[in-house]
Amino acid sequence: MKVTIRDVARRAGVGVATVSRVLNGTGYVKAETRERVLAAAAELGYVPSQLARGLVRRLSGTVGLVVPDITNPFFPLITRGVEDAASEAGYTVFLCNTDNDPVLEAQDVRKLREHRVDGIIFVGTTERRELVDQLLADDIPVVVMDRQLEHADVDTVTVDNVAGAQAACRHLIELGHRRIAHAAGHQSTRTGQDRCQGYRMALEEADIPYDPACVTWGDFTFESGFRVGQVLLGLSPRPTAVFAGNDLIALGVIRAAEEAGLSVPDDLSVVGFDNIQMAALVRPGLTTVRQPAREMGRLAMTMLLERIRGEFSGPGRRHVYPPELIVRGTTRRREPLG
Amino acid sequence: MKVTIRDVARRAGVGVATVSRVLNGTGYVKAETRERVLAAAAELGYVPSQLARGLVRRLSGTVGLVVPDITNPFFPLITRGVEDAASEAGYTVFLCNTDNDPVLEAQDVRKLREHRVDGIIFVGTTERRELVDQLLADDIPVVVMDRQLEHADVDTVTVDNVAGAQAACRHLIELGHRRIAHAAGHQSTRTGQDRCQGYRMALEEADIPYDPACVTWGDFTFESGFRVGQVLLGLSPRPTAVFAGNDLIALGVIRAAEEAGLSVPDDLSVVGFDNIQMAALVRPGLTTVRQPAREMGRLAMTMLLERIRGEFSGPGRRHVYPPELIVRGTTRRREPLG
DNA sequence: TTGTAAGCGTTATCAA
DNA sequence: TTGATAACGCTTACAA
Repeated sequence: MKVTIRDVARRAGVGVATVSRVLNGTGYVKAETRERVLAAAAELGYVPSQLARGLVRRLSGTVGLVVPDITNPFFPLITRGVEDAASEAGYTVFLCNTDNDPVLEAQDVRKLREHRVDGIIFVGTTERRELVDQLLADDIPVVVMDRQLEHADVDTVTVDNVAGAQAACRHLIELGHRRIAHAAGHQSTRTGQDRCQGYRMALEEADIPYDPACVTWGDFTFESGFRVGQVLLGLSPRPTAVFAGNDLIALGVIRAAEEAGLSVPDDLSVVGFDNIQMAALVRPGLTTVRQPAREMGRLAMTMLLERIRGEFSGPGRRHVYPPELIVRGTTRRREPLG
Repeated sequence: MKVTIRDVARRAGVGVATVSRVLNGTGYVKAETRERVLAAAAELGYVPSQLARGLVRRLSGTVGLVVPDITNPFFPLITRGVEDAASEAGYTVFLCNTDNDPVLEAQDVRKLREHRVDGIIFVGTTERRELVDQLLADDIPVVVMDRQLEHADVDTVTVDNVAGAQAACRHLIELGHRRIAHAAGHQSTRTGQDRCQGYRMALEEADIPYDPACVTWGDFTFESGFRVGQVLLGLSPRPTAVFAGNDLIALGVIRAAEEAGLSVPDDLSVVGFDNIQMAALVRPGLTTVRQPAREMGRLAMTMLLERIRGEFSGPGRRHVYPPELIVRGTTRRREPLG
């Protein structure tokens, strides 16, 4: 790690500026000189320093990706999409886990700023305006995913949660279910709220009266789904179907049903949201609403790059993907009352 | 992003060196001056540049984490462990996905070097000596996980794959199984080989003759497990138990069994390896061998830091974790032949 | 076409 | 205790 541009220049018998030019493809360089420089660089095993480069160019070639917890199966896919687009563009990504803790999040952002990231993608994380405002004030573009930050100047990429929830519930209704519960995720998140709203809209559409007892919430985890499931299944009359705030919750509800001696889908239909890998591998397969996570990650990174490069500088763009209902084995027609 | 140490110095009415001292806690500074500097920095919203700092200190405060595919459920846990230890130490981590492609891997490493990472953790990725040798030659410490790179100067953290496989197969044998197949992962990886060896050792121990037909391999995916499962179940006599190279393979084998009209565990017992989250959520729960992935990630990062800081500089350390058999629902006593 | 030199923002050495 | 000032490795006018 000791060979610098100066070494290359000396070896090639040229000035450092020339080396810089050929390595960056900027300005005119005689073909022969170019060859000589390239050869010298190769022989010396020269690896240019992005630290030095970033210092003068004021661009580090890095971006930050902030997620609550990479261990939650929904985030790796998004991460991968971001990574894909980033590496194609020659960018490298810093990964940060916040555990949804505002303090940790602030620390992470601070670190990212110290490293002079060219932009930050927040996914499924707290919607704190101040943090984002500061970033924007310093010309660090921000893209938000899986959360609806109502900020004039940040791009967001999300899925239409209302429509997705609605599609899920309509599916249940078409199967003859009328007593449909909602095992919701965090109601403090826009995502959680929207999915709840889609649920209510679908019921209303079908003239099914809304029963507040049928909606219980926790967070977006299996454990929470299990607990909420127990509550919901204790209702009387017992719901014949549950729309869950996400797949992990759905799996928890299913577990609660099993432990209560209920069969899914015979006694209870369940629909999730996200379509994580597990949804397809579990038996019976989980009926769910798919969001194209990897593609969404890729788009987020692409939009961020446009901002970084100044190719786009208008007001915040909202890209919302259409969700897609995937019917598998956890939903079935409601048997006429026996 | 424009306020520099000079601005802070001016504002506090001191020289830049003093600001640097208080910010880094190096050297003597009068308490009063310190306060003034801190205040100035806060008022200005000063964020020191790690690029500039790294340039002079020759330490970037970053490390690279190279995994095949973060989308594979085994890696997020390790990643999280690495992250945990990294952020505690004030380090930030670059994440790279190689898809096990040597070309991509080389590119990723190149990028990491350009960013002057202070060290790199490779997990479950190709065992290419040259790459590592170059890194080491330039004093960039390396830790390897989930692969056994027989390199004198790199630390490795792994689980005892032989012992784990052995424990899994012993469990099967104790349950009365004699015809046990192995749905192996990549045999080009040390991990795959070791698990196969543990399998053979367990058989030998129990005086069960080794039948090459009972061992088939592919890669470490669900799809591969499914295909391999089909092959294994076509054998005659049909195996009554399968030890899979990892959990994803195990799930694939189970799927193949189901499609063949076989019940797990009634007709076929299956054991996996890794204990990914899915193993506990699937029904019946997957019997498997646990490796403490998050903890392993944390240790890897800790060891890397020791090297970076020069707290340790001896020959490569090999830390191998003891595996732990977790018995769930996919294994059961072999019924006496009917 | 190519080289010289002035930064980029910090740290660290050396005087004061 | 503190302040100049010389690196750190690279890009980019500005000259030649």
